[in-house]
Amino acid sequence: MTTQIKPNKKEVTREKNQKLILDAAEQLFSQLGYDGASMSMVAKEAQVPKANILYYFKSKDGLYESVIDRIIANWNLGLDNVTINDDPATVLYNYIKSKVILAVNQPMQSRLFASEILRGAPYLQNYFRTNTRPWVKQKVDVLQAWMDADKMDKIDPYHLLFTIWSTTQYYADFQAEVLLVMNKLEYDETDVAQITQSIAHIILKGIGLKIPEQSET
Amino acid sequence: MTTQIKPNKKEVTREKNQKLILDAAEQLFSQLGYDGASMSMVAKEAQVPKANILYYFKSKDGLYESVIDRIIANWNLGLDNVTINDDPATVLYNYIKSKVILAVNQPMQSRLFASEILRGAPYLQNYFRTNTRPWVKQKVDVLQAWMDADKMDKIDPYHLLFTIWSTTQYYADFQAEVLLVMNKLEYDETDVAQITQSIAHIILKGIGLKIPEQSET
DNA sequence: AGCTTTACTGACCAAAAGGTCAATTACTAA
DNA sequence: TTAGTAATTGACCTTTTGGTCAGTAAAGCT
Repeated sequence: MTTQIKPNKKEVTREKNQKLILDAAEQLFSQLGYDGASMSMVAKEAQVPKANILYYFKSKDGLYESVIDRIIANWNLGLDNVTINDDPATVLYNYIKSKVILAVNQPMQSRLFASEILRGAPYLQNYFRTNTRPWVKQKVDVLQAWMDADKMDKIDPYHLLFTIWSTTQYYADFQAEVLLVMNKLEYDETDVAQITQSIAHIILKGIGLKIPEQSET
Repeated sequence: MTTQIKPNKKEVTREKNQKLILDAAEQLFSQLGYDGASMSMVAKEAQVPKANILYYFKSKDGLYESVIDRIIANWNLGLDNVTINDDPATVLYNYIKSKVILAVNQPMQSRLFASEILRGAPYLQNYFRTNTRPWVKQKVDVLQAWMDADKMDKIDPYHLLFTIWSTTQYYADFQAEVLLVMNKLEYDETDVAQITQSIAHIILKGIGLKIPEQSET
């Protein structure tokens, strides 16, 4: 028999319920913001008594923090293991592409982060300091090395990163505006390619690179 | 004597008070969002009885709408009177520059719009449909004409506009993140030029243009 | 001056917010 | 089986919310 380490019904149901609650909370917080979503709404959405949520998460703040923590845990900043020897065009193209795919297909998390940052990032400050900042520092170094080796134009690498983030996340965070301006109801299958192409063209060419030959993924 | 058309004390004080209230509301809504800011906070900030706000603006919704209306009234979408005969590089460079200046110096309004769009733009839908959409259409036509005349690269003009909007607004809406990542407390005098330079370099070169010689404003 | 009308606001209200708690219902381990 | 512990939740609490309203003050008009 497979050595089960205590099936432990309690833990199982707790984790099941917590997931239910976190899913509902994630959706509501990203849709309505921290203040816009209420505990009773989350309770109703998760089909769980409100007191149960408080029992698991102590407070609304606690719930919100757990939602953010869970997102961060599954968060991939991308651009892993990039080194000076990699080809800038390929690396950046793939980064842009993956960010566009994320923005179009999973806008909720991006929007939750956006509304958090809009409010001054009270819960994300620590994350930015301990995770994003070192991550950025490292990428900036690689970008700088590429520039020093004349592989690409010399521009402020921070602003280059901000440019990539802003252009890609825009399609998640400002989806409502994009769709209204383009007179669409939702993104269609061709949009990801369209958006990736446009952004990659501008940014890559803009820093002196060529869009790499594609390349199925 | 100057022909005064009724100094009318009533109207004067009403307008003065309304301005007080709208200023306070604009600040609080942009800082805390619609749900995060309460009527009593606005009242306290504006140093006016809460009932007075309700008297002027009927409801919280009414106040919020008035705040948005006032912003829109003073809103300049920029790129006015652009024609096919203008020089794309100059026009776009100036547009980017003006948007960066706005983002760095007046981030509040940008953030209010951002949080409004994040929530699905309930109050801005109409504005987008009746104002932004036609505005965009017109600019898109000019951009397209420039492309057809081989004055710049052929890319989707909508996405080009989104790129300009996203990169510039980013410094207002995501100011907290930018500052945390760059380890700064606030933007300094050199930042506007830095940011403008970086964005303009990427975008203009990215669409086959050269940054125009500057040019004091 | 006095009368009318509009502007204002303190006191109040119902609803909803986040949160507590005592009582009940599971589980688990002996 | 059962005692002990942890999980669960309905009822309840306080505070705050957006909003009303009746009474008062202040113009405006003749």
